[in-house]
Order: sequence, then structure tokens, then C-alpha cells
Amino acid sequence: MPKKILSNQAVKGMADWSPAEFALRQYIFSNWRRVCLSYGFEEYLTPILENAEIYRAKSGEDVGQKELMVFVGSGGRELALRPEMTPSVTRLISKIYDTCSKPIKYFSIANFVRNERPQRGRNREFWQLNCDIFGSESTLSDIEILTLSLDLVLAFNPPKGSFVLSLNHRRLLDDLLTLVKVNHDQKLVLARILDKYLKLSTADFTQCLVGLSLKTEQINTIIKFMTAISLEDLKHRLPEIAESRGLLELEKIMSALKKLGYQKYVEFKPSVIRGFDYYDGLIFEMFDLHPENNRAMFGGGRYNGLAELFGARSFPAVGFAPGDETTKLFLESWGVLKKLDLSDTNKYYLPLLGFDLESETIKLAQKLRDQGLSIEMGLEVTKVGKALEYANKKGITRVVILGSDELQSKVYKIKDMTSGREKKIKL
RNA sequence: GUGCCUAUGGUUUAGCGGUAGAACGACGGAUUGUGGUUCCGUUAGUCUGGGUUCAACUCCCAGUAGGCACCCCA
Repeated sequence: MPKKILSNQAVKGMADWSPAEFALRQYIFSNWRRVCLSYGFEEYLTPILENAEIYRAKSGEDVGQKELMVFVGSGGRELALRPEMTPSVTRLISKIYDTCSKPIKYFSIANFVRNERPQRGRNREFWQLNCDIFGSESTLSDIEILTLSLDLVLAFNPPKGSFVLSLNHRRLLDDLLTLVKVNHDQKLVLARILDKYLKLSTADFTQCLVGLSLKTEQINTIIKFMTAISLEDLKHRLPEIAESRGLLELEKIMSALKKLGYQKYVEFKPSVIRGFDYYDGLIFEMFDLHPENNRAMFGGGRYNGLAELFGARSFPAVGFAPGDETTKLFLESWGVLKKLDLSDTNKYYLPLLGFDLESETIKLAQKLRDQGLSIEMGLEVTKVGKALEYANKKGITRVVILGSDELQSKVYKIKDMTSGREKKIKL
């Protein structure tokens, strides 16, 4: 009977992780984890499935609707593979918020699914670090989130000038929209257009605004805003919003970052908008400045209002989420990865050098493992030459030799593959 | 959801309307207990279905898969 041949490809947009790729991922994750722990953040995790409705409300049209992978559970409920962490962690916190001491500083490293067309830097399954601070309204929490995100990038030793952290504020944007008096329906469309500012020519940008049936005066105000190169400049151009609470907060944040020596990495950027509807304070994006990989590495912001979704009293929250692919592309494009040696330097290879040596070899392997060494034991009888060749190809730097000669003289040898030297050790 | 591009051993690829070639990898040998170099050998391939043709891996159509860009976003 002919068997049906199954495809050995992973599901579209989902990647297999070979040991080499996995090692790189672990390198990224371990850096993330180390930096987060150094800030006193605690690690958590939530289930990969959530009720679909928690995304529908606030995750934006694409992430929360079209790209949502939805299943119907046995109770008829619609379950979704999580496309982002923020609703889940807000759900988790809303359960415990009233009973634990504030602030709550949490991070997680988890996988997510968005059902979109895969392309460079974007898979249907991807991994993100999520860092959030709950329960602090203080600007200090915004500042800590920003220094944490900068330190997370700096942890990889990127070259100078390889990235920039761009800041904006939803309240500042709101005040701008109030100033130009756009109605509610226009707001969302306008946000999209503002987001496009850098990709459009001034003429096209203006054309889009005209398409929204905005008047010349309104358009001029918006352009004044968008072309501001700093907070000072903005105040100068639009004195009407100089007292905006968003602007004042940004100023405070900027000056704090300056004092901490982070000034060279940070800028105010009017075109940072962020697609998620739940942001209502500081918003920011970390940009890769490499000419061939000019993209946002990650972004985040403040989302104080989101907890209301779960019936909880609203609590303050601020956070961000770097992705594994964007981080990898950043490191690749700047050549940071070439200098890395991700091989397991702590590993030993112990070949099986004769049929009669099975039990002795296993015993030795166990003994060395008990001493804390990593031992890869050979599972087929092989010759010494082949064993060394194998170790060489696999990049294992030390080989333990136990043949009949060694057994007779009650020793084993450890050969260092880089120096070629051997060391005899009593059994 | 829209547009463009691609499909040849495990991987990277060459090629031609008439017998598919290479490199790398894997395995083995030269070297019966000491590796990396070198040399030799073995292994394995034209995505699927239809059409044009005496003849299709090659040309055409469809499907499928993948990539890139847009949308959006990590």
C-alpha cells in the first residue's frame, strides 16, 4: 500500500530551531534575562491560549482581529493563540493587584502567533521579551522602563550610533488633535497618516490630510508639529501646546535621561504613534539605524487604562516588548554576531573504543558527569582517529580516551583538541 | 488583504527543447589506537497537475510551497 508522504516543512511562518539557531536564541534570551533581573524584575508566564475577546477590544484592528489565530473550544468559547503579552499580563495583574505591594516589576520571555504574511524579520510565530511596571504613576517608572530598554540593547555591545530611542506622548498627540479640532472619526485615520509621515513626501502627506477634509490652517498646525526636531523646537513652533501635560512629562524624562548619560541615544520624534489603541501616555520605539535594516526593533509605552477591561480598578502600567527576530537582525546587520563564540566550551566527547569496553565507558561517563562535566558519550564502537575527527567537526574541544590500553594501565586520557596535548588520569 | 519574484541531490547552485554537472555536507577508504590539510570513492535531484512538442528540467497555464515589498507590526 503506498504511503502518503508528509511534508517535512514546518507550518508556514513557523521556524524549526536547529541547535545553532537555538544557541543564538539562548544567547539573546540570556542577555535579556540577566539585564531584567539586574533591574529587580521578576519572571512570569501566562498560557499561550486566551479568550479571543481580550484582544478584540484593544489590540488594534489587525493584531486583534484579522491576524488573530482563533479556535473554538469545547465549550463553544473562542480561544486565541496570544498575539501579544500586554492583555494577558494585565489580566494576570488585575487578579492580584489589590493584594500585592506596588510597584510590580514583571518580565517574561514567551512566544506569540500572528497570522500574517511572513517576511524578513517577521514570522507567524515569534518570541518576545515583555517588561512592564505596574502600580507606579511616577515619571520615574517611565524613566526606568526607558533605561532598561536602552540597557537591553547595550547588553549586546552594539557599535556606536547603531540605534536610537525615539519618544513621543499620547497626551501630547491628543492635545495636538484638540488644538486642530478634529472630530472623533477623523482621529484614528489621522493617527495612521501621522504614522506614515516619514515614509511620505511632504506633498503626499499634505494630500492625505486634504483627503481627510482638513482645512489649510489645521494642516499647517499638524505639519508644524511633525517637523519639530526637539521639544524646545516644538514649544517654539506651537506655543499653544507648550503646557501640554504630555510635553511636560517628556521634558522631565529627557532631562533625567540626559543626567544619566543616555542623551546620545534618545530623541523626541513626532511621528512615533504606535498602533495599539491602549497606549495613553509615553510611547517610544527603538530604531535600528543600519541603512539596510532601518526598522523599529521594538516599542512600548504607558497603558494605564487597560485594566478596566477586566473590571478591575484602573491601575498604572508601562512596558515594552523587544522581539527575537528584530533583535537578531539588528545584531546581524551590525556584524555583532560574527565575533561571538556560542559553542559549548564545557563539553567533552567520550567515544566507545571497543565492544568489550561498554560498561567501563558508561561508568566513566557517569563518574565524570558526577564531577560536573558535560559528557557526550559515543554510542557506536569507533576508532580513535574517527573519534577525534568527529569531535573536531562538532567543535568539541576535549576528548576523553578510554581504550583497552588505558584500561590495562588503569588510566584514561583527556586530549585537548586545540593544543593537542594529552593528560593521563587514574581511573 | 494587495503587488512582484522564485522553485534542480540534505545545502548552495550550473545548465540545455534531445543522456542533468559542480561545490559543500554526510558516509567510507588512502592511515587496522590519535584529528584538522590533501587525494579517491559512495550517497542523493529537476515541487505537483495539465498543455504545446516527435521529444519538456527547459516553453505555456494552473496548483502548491517559499521569498520580498506594501498593509500592519516584534
